[in-house]
Amino acid sequence: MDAQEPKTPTAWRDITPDAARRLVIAAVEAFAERGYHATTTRDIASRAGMSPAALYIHYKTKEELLYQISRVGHLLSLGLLTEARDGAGPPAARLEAAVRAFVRWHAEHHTTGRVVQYELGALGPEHYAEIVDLRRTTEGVIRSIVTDGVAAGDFDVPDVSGTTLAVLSLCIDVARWFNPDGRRTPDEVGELYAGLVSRMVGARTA
Amino acid sequence: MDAQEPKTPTAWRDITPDAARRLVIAAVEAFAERGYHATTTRDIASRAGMSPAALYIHYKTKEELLYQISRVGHLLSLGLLTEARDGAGPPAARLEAAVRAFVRWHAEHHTTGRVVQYELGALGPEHYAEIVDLRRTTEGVIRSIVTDGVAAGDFDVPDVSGTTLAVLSLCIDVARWFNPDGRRTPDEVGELYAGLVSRMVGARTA
DNA sequence: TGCCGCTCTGAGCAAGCGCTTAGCCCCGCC
DNA sequence: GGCGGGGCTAAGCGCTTGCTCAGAGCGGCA
Repeated sequence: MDAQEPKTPTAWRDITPDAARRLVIAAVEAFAERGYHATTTRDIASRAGMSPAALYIHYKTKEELLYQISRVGHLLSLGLLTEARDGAGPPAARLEAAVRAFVRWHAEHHTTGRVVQYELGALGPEHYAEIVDLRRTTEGVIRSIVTDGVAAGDFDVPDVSGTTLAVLSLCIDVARWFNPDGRRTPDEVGELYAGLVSRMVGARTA
Repeated sequence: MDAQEPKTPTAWRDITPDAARRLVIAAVEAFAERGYHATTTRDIASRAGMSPAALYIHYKTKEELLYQISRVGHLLSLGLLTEARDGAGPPAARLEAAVRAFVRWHAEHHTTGRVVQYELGALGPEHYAEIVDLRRTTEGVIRSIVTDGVAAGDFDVPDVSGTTLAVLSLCIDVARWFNPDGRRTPDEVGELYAGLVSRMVGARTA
Protein backbone atom coordinates (compact mmCIF):
# COMPACT_ATOMS: atom_id res chain seq x y z
CA MET A 1 0.00 0.00 0.00
CA ASP A 2 3.06 2.27 0.05
CA ALA A 3 2.55 2.82 -3.67
CA GLN A 4 -0.12 5.35 -2.68
CA GLU A 5 1.95 8.48 -2.65
CA PRO A 6 0.15 11.62 -1.48
CA LYS A 7 -0.14 13.16 -4.93
CA THR A 8 -2.58 15.95 -5.56
CA PRO A 9 -5.05 14.94 -8.24
CA THR A 10 -5.42 17.75 -10.73
CA ALA A 11 -9.09 18.00 -9.87
CA TRP A 12 -8.44 19.72 -6.55
CA ARG A 13 -5.45 21.81 -7.56
CA ASP A 14 -7.14 25.18 -7.17
CA ILE A 15 -8.84 24.70 -3.82
CA THR A 16 -7.51 27.06 -1.15
CA PRO A 17 -6.32 27.24 1.52
CA ASP A 18 -4.08 24.25 1.64
CA ALA A 19 -5.91 22.70 4.59
CA ALA A 20 -9.20 22.78 2.72
CA ARG A 21 -7.62 20.95 -0.19
CA ARG A 22 -6.09 18.34 2.07
CA LEU A 23 -9.53 17.80 3.57
CA VAL A 24 -11.25 17.18 0.22
CA ILE A 25 -8.56 14.76 -0.82
CA ALA A 26 -8.81 12.95 2.50
CA ALA A 27 -12.59 12.86 2.19
CA VAL A 28 -12.45 11.45 -1.34
CA GLU A 29 -10.17 8.65 -0.19
CA ALA A 30 -12.27 7.84 2.84
CA PHE A 31 -15.64 8.03 1.07
CA ALA A 32 -14.36 5.88 -1.78
CA GLU A 33 -12.93 3.30 0.59
CA ARG A 34 -15.75 2.93 3.09
CA GLY A 35 -18.66 4.95 1.77
CA TYR A 36 -20.02 8.26 3.01
CA HIS A 37 -22.01 6.98 5.95
CA ALA A 38 -19.28 4.70 7.23
CA THR A 39 -16.77 7.54 7.17
CA THR A 40 -16.41 9.67 10.28
CA THR A 41 -15.40 13.29 10.37
CA ARG A 42 -12.62 12.22 12.74
CA ASP A 43 -11.32 9.88 10.06
CA ILE A 44 -11.29 12.60 7.41
CA ALA A 45 -9.62 15.08 9.72
CA SER A 46 -6.93 12.67 10.84
CA ARG A 47 -6.16 11.66 7.24
CA ALA A 48 -5.68 15.35 6.54
CA GLY A 49 -3.41 15.59 9.55
CA MET A 50 -5.55 17.78 11.74
CA SER A 51 -7.99 17.68 14.63
CA PRO A 52 -11.70 16.89 14.10
CA ALA A 53 -12.73 20.45 14.89
CA ALA A 54 -10.55 21.93 12.17
CA LEU A 55 -12.77 20.42 9.51
CA TYR A 56 -15.59 22.76 10.45
CA ILE A 57 -13.53 25.86 9.81
CA HIS A 58 -13.42 25.00 6.11
CA TYR A 59 -16.69 23.15 5.61
CA LYS A 60 -20.01 23.67 7.35
CA THR A 61 -20.90 19.98 7.45
CA LYS A 62 -19.68 16.60 6.31
CA GLU A 63 -22.38 16.69 3.65
CA GLU A 64 -20.93 19.89 2.21
CA LEU A 65 -17.65 18.06 1.63
CA LEU A 66 -19.51 15.39 -0.30
CA TYR A 67 -21.33 18.07 -2.24
CA GLN A 68 -18.11 19.80 -3.30
CA ILE A 69 -16.58 16.52 -4.40
CA SER A 70 -19.72 15.58 -6.30
CA ARG A 71 -20.08 18.96 -7.97
CA VAL A 72 -16.46 19.26 -9.08
CA GLY A 73 -16.39 15.65 -10.23
CA HIS A 74 -19.54 15.97 -12.29
CA LEU A 75 -18.41 19.25 -13.84
CA LEU A 76 -15.05 17.80 -14.81
CA SER A 77 -16.42 14.69 -16.48
CA LEU A 78 -19.16 16.73 -18.12
CA GLY A 79 -16.47 19.03 -19.48
CA LEU A 80 -14.61 16.14 -21.05
CA LEU A 81 -17.79 14.94 -22.69
CA THR A 82 -18.85 18.28 -24.14
CA GLU A 83 -15.36 18.84 -25.46
CA ALA A 84 -15.57 15.56 -27.35
CA ARG A 85 -19.05 16.32 -28.61
CA ASP A 86 -18.03 19.73 -29.94
CA GLY A 87 -14.87 18.39 -31.56
CA ALA A 88 -14.29 17.94 -35.24
CA GLY A 89 -14.99 14.78 -37.19
CA PRO A 90 -17.89 12.46 -37.86
CA PRO A 91 -20.19 11.24 -35.06
CA ALA A 92 -18.42 7.89 -34.86
CA ALA A 93 -15.11 9.56 -34.08
CA ARG A 94 -16.69 11.96 -31.64
CA LEU A 95 -18.49 9.18 -29.79
CA GLU A 96 -15.28 7.20 -29.54
CA ALA A 97 -13.43 10.25 -28.27
CA ALA A 98 -16.15 10.92 -25.71
CA VAL A 99 -16.13 7.35 -24.40
CA ARG A 100 -12.36 7.23 -24.36
CA ALA A 101 -12.09 10.42 -22.32
CA PHE A 102 -14.97 9.63 -19.99
CA VAL A 103 -13.78 6.11 -19.26
CA ARG A 104 -10.19 7.18 -18.89
CA TRP A 105 -11.23 9.75 -16.32
CA HIS A 106 -13.31 7.28 -14.35
CA ALA A 107 -10.42 4.82 -14.31
CA GLU A 108 -7.71 7.35 -13.53
CA HIS A 109 -9.76 9.04 -10.83
CA HIS A 110 -11.63 5.95 -9.80
CA THR A 111 -11.74 7.01 -6.14
CA THR A 112 -13.34 10.32 -7.01
CA GLY A 113 -15.47 8.51 -9.56
CA ARG A 114 -16.80 6.13 -6.98
CA VAL A 115 -17.82 8.95 -4.69
CA VAL A 116 -19.33 10.92 -7.54
CA GLN A 117 -21.28 7.99 -8.97
CA TYR A 118 -22.27 5.97 -5.94
CA GLU A 119 -22.61 8.30 -2.98
CA LEU A 120 -24.95 10.91 -4.35
CA GLY A 121 -27.84 9.42 -2.42
CA ALA A 122 -26.28 10.81 0.74
CA LEU A 123 -26.62 14.40 -0.48
CA GLY A 124 -29.21 16.70 1.03
CA PRO A 125 -32.36 17.29 -1.07
CA GLU A 126 -31.35 20.58 -2.71
CA HIS A 127 -27.79 19.49 -3.42
CA TYR A 128 -29.11 16.21 -4.74
CA ALA A 129 -31.44 18.01 -7.13
CA GLU A 130 -28.58 20.13 -8.42
CA ILE A 131 -26.41 17.07 -9.06
CA VAL A 132 -29.22 15.17 -10.73
CA ASP A 133 -29.54 18.09 -13.10
CA LEU A 134 -25.87 17.83 -14.01
CA ARG A 135 -26.34 14.13 -14.64
CA ARG A 136 -29.24 14.77 -16.96
CA THR A 137 -27.04 17.16 -18.90
CA THR A 138 -24.33 14.52 -19.10
CA GLU A 139 -26.75 12.00 -20.52
CA GLY A 140 -27.96 14.62 -22.98
CA VAL A 141 -24.47 15.10 -24.36
CA ILE A 142 -24.06 11.42 -25.18
CA ARG A 143 -27.56 11.23 -26.56
CA SER A 144 -26.87 14.11 -28.91
CA ILE A 145 -23.82 12.40 -30.38
CA VAL A 146 -25.81 9.21 -30.90
CA THR A 147 -28.65 11.17 -32.47
CA ASP A 148 -26.19 12.89 -34.80
CA GLY A 149 -24.80 9.54 -35.86
CA VAL A 150 -28.23 8.15 -36.58
CA ALA A 151 -29.24 11.26 -38.51
CA ALA A 152 -26.07 11.04 -40.59
CA GLY A 153 -26.79 7.41 -41.30
CA ASP A 154 -23.53 6.39 -39.65
CA PHE A 155 -25.11 4.52 -36.73
CA ASP A 156 -27.66 1.75 -36.62
CA VAL A 157 -29.52 2.28 -33.35
CA PRO A 158 -33.09 0.99 -32.99
CA ASP A 159 -33.51 2.48 -29.50
CA VAL A 160 -31.57 5.74 -29.13
CA SER A 161 -32.71 6.41 -25.59
CA GLY A 162 -32.02 2.90 -24.30
CA THR A 163 -28.68 2.64 -26.05
CA THR A 164 -27.59 6.01 -24.67
CA LEU A 165 -28.50 4.82 -21.20
CA ALA A 166 -26.52 1.61 -21.70
CA VAL A 167 -23.45 3.42 -23.00
CA LEU A 168 -23.46 5.83 -20.08
CA SER A 169 -24.06 3.01 -17.63
CA LEU A 170 -21.19 0.98 -19.05
CA CYS A 171 -18.78 3.88 -18.72
CA ILE A 172 -19.89 4.88 -15.24
CA ASP A 173 -19.49 1.38 -13.88
CA VAL A 174 -15.78 1.55 -14.63
CA ALA A 175 -15.38 3.56 -11.44
CA ARG A 176 -16.75 0.61 -9.47
CA TRP A 177 -14.51 -2.17 -10.75
CA PHE A 178 -11.36 -0.43 -11.91
CA ASN A 179 -8.27 -1.45 -9.97
CA PRO A 180 -5.06 0.50 -10.49
CA ASP A 181 -3.08 -2.62 -9.59
CA GLY A 182 -4.93 -4.61 -12.25
CA ARG A 183 -3.83 -5.61 -15.70
CA ARG A 184 -5.22 -2.66 -17.61
CA THR A 185 -4.17 0.98 -17.66
CA PRO A 186 -6.85 3.70 -17.87
CA ASP A 187 -5.83 4.29 -21.50
CA GLU A 188 -6.28 0.66 -22.38
CA VAL A 189 -9.71 0.50 -20.79
CA GLY A 190 -10.70 3.66 -22.63
CA GLU A 191 -9.56 2.17 -25.92
CA LEU A 192 -11.35 -1.13 -25.28
CA TYR A 193 -14.56 0.64 -24.34
CA ALA A 194 -14.46 3.00 -27.31
CA GLY A 195 -14.41 -0.05 -29.56
CA LEU A 196 -17.21 -1.80 -27.70
CA VAL A 197 -19.41 1.28 -27.81
CA SER A 198 -18.78 1.67 -31.54
CA ARG A 199 -20.15 -1.82 -31.98
CA MET A 200 -23.11 -1.10 -29.73
CA VAL A 201 -24.23 1.76 -31.94
CA GLY A 202 -23.51 -0.23 -35.09
CA ALA A 203 -21.05 2.36 -36.35
CA ARG A 204 -20.13 1.97 -40.01
CA THR A 205 -16.62 0.64 -40.08
CA ALA A 206 -14.78 3.48 -41.77
CA MET B 1 -45.76 5.27 -3.00
CA ASP B 2 -48.85 3.15 -2.29
CA ALA B 3 -48.07 1.13 -5.40
CA GLN B 4 -45.54 -0.70 -3.25
CA GLU B 5 -47.66 -3.60 -2.10
CA PRO B 6 -46.01 -5.89 0.47
CA LYS B 7 -45.49 -8.76 -1.92
CA THR B 8 -43.04 -11.52 -1.07
CA PRO B 9 -40.35 -11.72 -3.73
CA THR B 10 -39.82 -15.34 -4.67
CA ALA B 11 -36.23 -15.10 -3.50
CA TRP B 12 -37.20 -15.22 0.17
CA ARG B 13 -40.12 -17.63 -0.07
CA ASP B 14 -38.51 -20.45 1.88
CA ILE B 15 -37.08 -18.53 4.81
CA THR B 16 -38.65 -19.53 8.11
CA PRO B 17 -40.07 -18.56 10.49
CA ASP B 18 -42.30 -15.86 9.12
CA ALA B 19 -40.70 -13.15 11.24
CA ALA B 20 -37.26 -13.96 9.88
CA ARG B 21 -38.56 -13.60 6.33
CA ARG B 22 -40.25 -10.30 7.10
CA LEU B 23 -36.95 -9.09 8.50
CA VAL B 24 -34.92 -9.94 5.37
CA ILE B 25 -37.49 -8.27 3.15
CA ALA B 26 -37.49 -5.21 5.38
CA ALA B 27 -33.70 -5.18 5.37
CA VAL B 28 -33.52 -5.42 1.58
CA GLU B 29 -35.84 -2.46 1.20
CA ALA B 30 -34.00 -0.39 3.75
CA PHE B 31 -30.49 -1.25 2.52
CA ALA B 32 -31.49 -0.56 -1.08
CA GLU B 33 -33.08 2.76 -0.18
CA ARG B 34 -30.48 4.26 2.11
CA GLY B 35 -27.49 1.91 2.06
CA TYR B 36 -26.29 -0.50 4.71
CA HIS B 37 -24.55 1.98 6.98
CA ALA B 38 -27.35 4.52 6.90
CA THR B 39 -29.90 1.89 7.87
CA THR B 40 -30.55 1.32 11.56
CA THR B 41 -31.61 -1.94 13.14
CA ARG B 42 -34.59 0.00 14.55
CA ASP B 43 -35.61 0.91 11.02
CA ILE B 44 -35.45 -2.69 9.83
CA ALA B 45 -37.35 -3.97 12.85
CA SER B 46 -40.10 -1.39 12.57
CA ARG B 47 -40.53 -2.06 8.84
CA ALA B 48 -40.99 -5.71 9.77
CA GLY B 49 -43.53 -4.67 12.41
CA MET B 50 -41.61 -5.63 15.49
CA SER B 51 -39.42 -4.23 18.25
CA PRO B 52 -35.67 -3.65 17.73
CA ALA B 53 -34.78 -6.48 20.09
CA ALA B 54 -36.75 -9.07 18.10
CA LEU B 55 -34.28 -8.79 15.23
CA TYR B 56 -31.59 -10.44 17.32
CA ILE B 57 -33.63 -13.57 17.92
CA HIS B 58 -33.39 -14.38 14.22
CA TYR B 59 -30.06 -12.83 13.24
CA LYS B 60 -26.93 -12.48 15.31
CA THR B 61 -25.98 -9.12 13.87
CA LYS B 62 -27.05 -6.58 11.28
CA GLU B 63 -24.13 -7.75 9.16
CA GLU B 64 -25.50 -11.30 9.12
CA LEU B 65 -28.68 -9.98 7.54
CA LEU B 66 -26.62 -8.36 4.81
CA TYR B 67 -24.69 -11.58 4.37
CA GLN B 68 -27.83 -13.66 3.93
CA ILE B 69 -29.20 -11.24 1.38
CA SER B 70 -25.91 -11.12 -0.47
CA ARG B 71 -25.47 -14.88 -0.47
CA VAL B 72 -28.97 -15.73 -1.64
CA GLY B 73 -28.89 -12.97 -4.26
CA HIS B 74 -25.59 -14.09 -5.69
CA LEU B 75 -26.63 -17.73 -5.74
CA LEU B 76 -29.88 -16.94 -7.52
CA SER B 77 -28.32 -14.82 -10.26
CA LEU B 78 -25.48 -17.30 -10.61
CA GLY B 79 -28.09 -20.03 -11.06
CA LEU B 80 -29.76 -18.14 -13.88
CA LEU B 81 -26.44 -17.70 -15.61
CA THR B 82 -25.30 -21.31 -15.37
CA GLU B 83 -28.71 -22.44 -16.60
CA ALA B 84 -28.27 -20.32 -19.69
CA ARG B 85 -24.70 -21.48 -20.22
CA ASP B 86 -25.67 -25.14 -20.01
CA GLY B 87 -28.68 -24.72 -22.32
CA ALA B 88 -28.92 -25.91 -25.89
CA GLY B 89 -28.02 -23.88 -28.94
CA PRO B 90 -25.02 -22.04 -30.28
CA PRO B 91 -22.95 -19.68 -28.11
CA ALA B 92 -24.67 -16.61 -29.53
CA ALA B 93 -28.07 -17.84 -28.39
CA ARG B 94 -26.75 -18.91 -25.01
CA LEU B 95 -25.05 -15.57 -24.43
CA GLU B 96 -28.23 -13.74 -25.33
CA ALA B 97 -30.23 -15.98 -23.00
CA ALA B 98 -27.76 -15.40 -20.19
CA VAL B 99 -27.81 -11.64 -20.58
CA ARG B 100 -31.59 -11.59 -20.90
CA ALA B 101 -32.08 -13.59 -17.71
CA PHE B 102 -29.38 -11.82 -15.72
CA VAL B 103 -30.57 -8.35 -16.70
CA ARG B 104 -34.21 -9.23 -16.20
CA TRP B 105 -33.42 -10.42 -12.69
CA HIS B 106 -31.48 -7.29 -11.83
CA ALA B 107 -34.32 -5.11 -13.11
CA GLU B 108 -37.14 -7.09 -11.52
CA HIS B 109 -35.35 -7.42 -8.20
CA HIS B 110 -33.52 -4.14 -8.45
CA THR B 111 -33.75 -3.52 -4.72
CA THR B 112 -32.12 -6.84 -3.93
CA GLY B 113 -29.75 -6.28 -6.82
CA ARG B 114 -28.59 -2.97 -5.43
CA VAL B 115 -27.83 -4.50 -2.08
CA VAL B 116 -26.12 -7.48 -3.66
CA GLN B 117 -24.00 -5.43 -6.03
CA TYR B 118 -23.25 -2.26 -4.12
CA GLU B 119 -23.22 -3.06 -0.41
CA LEU B 120 -20.80 -5.96 -0.32
CA GLY B 121 -18.07 -3.71 1.00
CA ALA B 122 -19.91 -3.65 4.31
CA LEU B 123 -19.52 -7.39 4.81
CA GLY B 124 -17.11 -8.74 7.37
CA PRO B 125 -13.81 -10.12 6.01
CA GLU B 126 -14.72 -13.81 5.88
CA HIS B 127 -18.19 -13.21 4.48
CA TYR B 128 -16.69 -10.80 1.99
CA ALA B 129 -14.20 -13.41 0.82
CA GLU B 130 -16.98 -15.94 0.33
CA ILE B 131 -19.04 -13.52 -1.73
CA VAL B 132 -16.06 -12.48 -3.83
CA ASP B 133 -15.59 -16.12 -4.67
CA LEU B 134 -19.17 -16.36 -5.90
CA ARG B 135 -18.58 -13.30 -8.02
CA ARG B 136 -15.51 -14.82 -9.60
CA THR B 137 -17.57 -17.85 -10.47
CA THR B 138 -20.22 -15.62 -12.02
CA GLU B 139 -17.64 -13.92 -14.18
CA GLY B 140 -16.28 -17.31 -15.16
CA VAL B 141 -19.65 -18.41 -16.48
CA ILE B 142 -19.93 -15.47 -18.84
CA ARG B 143 -16.33 -15.81 -19.88
CA SER B 144 -16.85 -19.46 -20.79
CA ILE B 145 -19.74 -18.61 -23.11
CA VAL B 146 -17.67 -15.92 -24.78
CA THR B 147 -14.75 -18.30 -25.12
CA ASP B 148 -17.05 -20.92 -26.66
CA GLY B 149 -18.27 -18.39 -29.19
CA VAL B 150 -14.77 -17.38 -30.14
CA ALA B 151 -13.65 -20.99 -30.46
CA ALA B 152 -16.64 -21.75 -32.67
CA GLY B 153 -15.79 -18.77 -34.84
CA ASP B 154 -19.17 -17.21 -34.06
CA PHE B 155 -17.80 -14.23 -32.12
CA ASP B 156 -15.22 -11.63 -33.01
CA VAL B 157 -13.63 -10.68 -29.69
CA PRO B 158 -10.10 -9.28 -29.64
CA ASP B 159 -9.99 -9.11 -25.82
CA VAL B 160 -11.99 -11.91 -24.22
CA SER B 161 -11.18 -10.96 -20.66
CA GLY B 162 -11.93 -7.28 -21.07
CA THR B 163 -15.09 -7.87 -23.04
CA THR B 164 -16.35 -10.32 -20.44
CA LEU B 165 -15.73 -7.74 -17.77
CA ALA B 166 -17.59 -5.10 -19.77
CA VAL B 167 -20.58 -7.35 -20.41
CA LEU B 168 -20.86 -8.26 -16.75
CA SER B 169 -20.42 -4.64 -15.73
CA LEU B 170 -23.10 -3.48 -18.13
CA CYS B 171 -25.60 -6.01 -16.77
CA ILE B 172 -24.80 -5.38 -13.11
CA ASP B 173 -25.25 -1.64 -13.44
CA VAL B 174 -28.88 -2.18 -14.37
CA ALA B 175 -29.60 -2.62 -10.67
CA ARG B 176 -28.36 0.91 -10.07
CA TRP B 177 -30.41 2.84 -12.59
CA PHE B 178 -33.48 0.70 -13.15
CA ASN B 179 -36.69 2.41 -12.11
CA PRO B 180 -39.90 0.34 -12.01
CA ASP B 181 -41.89 3.50 -12.73
CA GLY B 182 -39.79 4.20 -15.81
CA ARG B 183 -40.58 3.57 -19.44
CA ARG B 184 -39.06 0.13 -19.74
CA THR B 185 -40.15 -3.21 -18.28
CA PRO B 186 -37.55 -5.70 -17.09
CA ASP B 187 -38.27 -7.82 -20.16
CA GLU B 188 -37.69 -4.92 -22.49
CA VAL B 189 -34.39 -4.03 -20.85
CA GLY B 190 -33.32 -7.67 -21.05
CA GLU B 191 -34.15 -7.75 -24.74
CA LEU B 192 -32.36 -4.47 -25.43
CA TYR B 193 -29.28 -5.59 -23.57
CA ALA B 194 -29.17 -9.01 -25.21
CA GLY B 195 -28.97 -7.23 -28.56
CA LEU B 196 -26.31 -4.80 -27.41
CA VAL B 197 -24.16 -7.58 -26.00
CA SER B 198 -24.47 -9.56 -29.22
CA ARG B 199 -23.02 -6.58 -31.02
CA MET B 200 -20.27 -6.18 -28.44
CA VAL B 201 -19.02 -9.69 -29.09
CA GLY B 202 -19.43 -9.28 -32.83
CA ALA B 203 -21.83 -12.20 -33.06
CA ARG B 204 -22.40 -13.46 -36.60
CA THR B 205 -25.87 -12.33 -37.55
CA ALA B 206 -27.67 -15.65 -37.99
C1' DT C 1 -52.93 -28.33 35.54
C1' DG C 2 -48.27 -27.35 35.46
C1' DC C 3 -44.33 -26.60 32.95
C1' DC C 4 -41.20 -25.91 29.05
C1' DG C 5 -39.50 -23.43 25.25
C1' DC C 6 -40.10 -20.26 21.61
C1' DT C 7 -41.19 -15.50 20.37
C1' DC C 8 -41.32 -11.05 21.50
C1' DT C 9 -41.10 -6.46 24.31
C1' DG C 10 -39.51 -2.36 27.33
C1' DA C 11 -35.85 -0.49 29.16
C1' DG C 12 -31.40 0.59 28.79
C1' DC C 13 -26.03 0.28 28.34
C1' DA C 14 -21.54 1.47 26.37
C1' DA C 15 -19.64 3.40 22.51
C1' DG C 16 -19.34 6.35 18.86
C1' DC C 17 -21.40 9.95 16.11
C1' DG C 18 -21.63 15.05 14.07
C1' DC C 19 -20.76 19.17 15.62
C1' DT C 20 -19.73 23.28 19.10
C1' DT C 21 -17.25 26.05 22.22
C1' DA C 22 -13.53 28.40 24.64
C1' DG C 23 -9.27 29.58 24.16
C1' DC C 24 -4.25 29.34 22.27
C1' DC C 25 -0.78 30.46 18.72
C1' DC C 26 1.15 33.27 15.39
C1' DC C 27 1.56 36.24 11.39
C1' DG C 28 0.90 40.88 9.26
C1' DC C 29 -0.16 45.69 9.93
C1' DC C 30 -0.20 50.25 12.14
C1' DG D 1 5.13 46.69 20.18
C1' DG D 2 0.66 45.99 20.62
C1' DC D 3 -3.24 43.95 18.52
C1' DG D 4 -6.68 41.84 15.52
C1' DG D 5 -8.05 37.90 13.21
C1' DG D 6 -7.52 33.53 10.78
C1' DG D 7 -6.21 28.64 11.70
C1' DC D 8 -6.00 25.43 14.91
C1' DT D 9 -6.82 22.22 19.28
C1' DA D 10 -8.72 20.00 23.70
C1' DA D 11 -12.66 19.03 25.67
C1' DG D 12 -17.02 17.80 25.54
C1' DC D 13 -22.37 18.09 24.57
C1' DG D 14 -26.45 15.87 23.10
C1' DC D 15 -27.90 12.22 20.57
C1' DT D 16 -28.08 7.84 18.06
C1' DT D 17 -26.16 3.54 17.29
C1' DG D 18 -25.77 -1.79 17.61
C1' DC D 19 -26.84 -4.77 20.78
C1' DT D 20 -28.32 -6.98 25.61
C1' DC D 21 -31.19 -8.57 29.26
C1' DA D 22 -34.89 -9.67 32.37
C1' DG D 23 -39.26 -10.90 31.98
C1' DA D 24 -44.12 -11.39 29.74
C1' DG D 25 -47.31 -14.05 26.68
C1' DC D 26 -48.65 -18.28 24.91
C1' DG D 27 -49.17 -22.78 22.49
C1' DG D 28 -48.15 -27.78 23.07
C1' DC D 29 -47.23 -31.83 25.80
C1' DA D 30 -47.57 -34.68 29.98
